[in-house]
Amino acid sequence: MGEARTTPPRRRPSMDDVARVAGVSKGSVSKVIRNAYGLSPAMRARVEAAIAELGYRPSIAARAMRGSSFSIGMEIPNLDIDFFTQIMDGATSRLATSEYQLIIAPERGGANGTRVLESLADRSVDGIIAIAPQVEPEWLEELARDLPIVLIGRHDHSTNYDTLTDDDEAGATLLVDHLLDLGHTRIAHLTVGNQRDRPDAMPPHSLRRMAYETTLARRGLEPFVVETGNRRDEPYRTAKDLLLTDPSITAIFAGNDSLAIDTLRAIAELGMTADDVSVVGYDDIRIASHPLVSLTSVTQFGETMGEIAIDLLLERIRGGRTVAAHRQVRPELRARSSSRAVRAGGRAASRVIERSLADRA
Amino acid sequence: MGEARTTPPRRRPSMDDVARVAGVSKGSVSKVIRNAYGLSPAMRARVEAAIAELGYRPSIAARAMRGSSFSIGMEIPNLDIDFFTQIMDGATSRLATSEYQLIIAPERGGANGTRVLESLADRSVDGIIAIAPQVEPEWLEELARDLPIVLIGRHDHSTNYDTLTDDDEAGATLLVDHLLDLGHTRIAHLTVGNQRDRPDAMPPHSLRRMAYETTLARRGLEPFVVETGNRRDEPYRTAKDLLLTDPSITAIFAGNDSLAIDTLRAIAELGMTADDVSVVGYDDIRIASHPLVSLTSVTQFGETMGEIAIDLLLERIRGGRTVAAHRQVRPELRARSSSRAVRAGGRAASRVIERSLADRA
DNA sequence: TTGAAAGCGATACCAG
DNA sequence: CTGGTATCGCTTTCAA
Repeated sequence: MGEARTTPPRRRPSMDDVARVAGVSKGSVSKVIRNAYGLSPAMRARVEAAIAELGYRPSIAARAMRGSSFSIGMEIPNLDIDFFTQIMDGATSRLATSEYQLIIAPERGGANGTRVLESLADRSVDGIIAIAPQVEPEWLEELARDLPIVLIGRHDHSTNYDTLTDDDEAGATLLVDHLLDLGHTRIAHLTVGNQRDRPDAMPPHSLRRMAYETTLARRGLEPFVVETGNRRDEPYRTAKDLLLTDPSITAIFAGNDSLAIDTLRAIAELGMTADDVSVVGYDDIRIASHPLVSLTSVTQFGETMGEIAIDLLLERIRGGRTVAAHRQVRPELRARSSSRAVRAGGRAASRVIERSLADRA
Repeated sequence: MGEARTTPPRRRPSMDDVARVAGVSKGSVSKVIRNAYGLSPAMRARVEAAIAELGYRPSIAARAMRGSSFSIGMEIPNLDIDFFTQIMDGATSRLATSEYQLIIAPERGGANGTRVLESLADRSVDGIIAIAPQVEPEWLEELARDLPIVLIGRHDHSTNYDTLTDDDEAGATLLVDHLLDLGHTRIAHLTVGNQRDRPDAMPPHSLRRMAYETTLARRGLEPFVVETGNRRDEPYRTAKDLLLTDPSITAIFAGNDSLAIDTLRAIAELGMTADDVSVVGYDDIRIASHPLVSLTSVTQFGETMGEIAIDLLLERIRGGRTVAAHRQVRPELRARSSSRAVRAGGRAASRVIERSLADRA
């Protein structure tokens, strides 16, 4: 006795159901949910009542076929870099009050930015935010002919897509000047070596590197650039090697905070401190301001960037803007205790280093 | 002279176009892209040639209306907590080789987990990963009747959705025992106070707290629980107050690493170190192992959890599993230098504290 | 202002 | 194994 079967499979109510219950046409229901012009208050009331009664929610998939998908794609190089998730955070917080949602597509240090962006386009997203994707400007220009795109980081001179950057040269100059002011003369630059990046795409790290070289040259100092890869602990190893190889270096300008954090790890593990080697980074990620880390950096306001990117997209999607916008954020120095005045006697802790060198043999 | 107009608007090729070019029916094209049974090699070859020729890519929106949307929804409490983005990282890396993509829906410390999950369902996602959402078990049970769901964190006894947890009691016990072994007897517990959580939903922080109380009680020690909110610097303030209020406390068990990091900030800013107050956290976020932080924690393998969650989902989506799975990860202690043997004379740095107290007046 | 009907681009069933 | 056709749930003309 009793009902052994499970409840019958319920179907989500469709627009047809709403129309039937309200005794109106599908078209009118559509107008109501889109808040479109040309319908009487009475009609709106009836429809809204039916919607409430049925608990109707429109299918985004169906809407996407004709109109908007209410989703925005975000290409992101990597999810374990705090700066990137900060941008994501800003973007989602800006979307929180809208019907839009974010589809994330990590590039995974990987080959094909093209493929990633295409897969977003396949989902008929209403717009794309791309954080320094590995794609040709021409290709992006083409894609942007029928899809709003905001490129974050690269300083492309695009005509179809928007760009959002910070003034990387200014930022890097702030940092190098800061180190020079502290009396450093042997300043190394740790950066990512990426053969895939075309020089004319003006990726951030190239600009920072150029500014570094220029600023040093202006004071007649020799640049010392070290490139590293982006596999898990490659930056750490490179930093360690750098420190062991050249004891004359008293300061390291890391191309971003992630590299800087790894550099600080190397320094700490060699038994050194900021008194021995100063470190500055770029991005001002969240942990940088923690007293135990206290990393000098330059902020480009990651979360704000995420918000601006959304705003730029919505201007095109809702506002109908068609001319490309190129927004630039002014970076600000955040001087902290990872950078200190150069010490008279040079580096200490040479015992540690020698021990370390012995270990390697 | 010359063409002033822009190139004509190109339409994405549709399945009809492919069928036409290949000289076959739409249905056959569909079979090819779905890798379905029952078509000759010759047919496949023709179709694939046409696909390549046209650069055809199926529309996900259209596919979503009949079959699969190839997207997975991820409800996440907050994007600025490293542990959560670690899970996300694991999930996306598992999806990297598939056609699936992640749609993220942050709950934003917010009211309505229900609304967030519904908005994912509206997008006809093929499955949902929900990280400790603020929803009633019954409601989730209902939603899970026609949508694969993996709940991370909460230890619900569900019949329709899967759960993925770590053994929070075991983890917390590891930590408290660790502190006891170091000789601490005045151990406070800093946790989040969330009225919205129903006790029978067994959220992680409740279990950790219970284990903390039990373990102390077993040694005849008094528990000391402090609750804090999740607004920006609330945890930091609470930790500072705690330190200033009760100088007898020599160790703090923070309910997660985010709270622990904030506690370390408070400690550092009060001029104290791990010699004065030991701190342990939970989750083992990435920065915890950095030598400058060196936070003792318990790992529940965040990235792995993200991967497992995807696997569970795919088992249901592709494999057709229908019975609920309840997977539990065994947590492991990561003892580091933020926790140290209790000092004979109790806390030092009392001068600093007194100064701080004076400042507050 | 409202309703009817034609698509959007795929999937799935049913003949042949 | 292949082709034709109904269908998914919505948007968008076009008449009335």
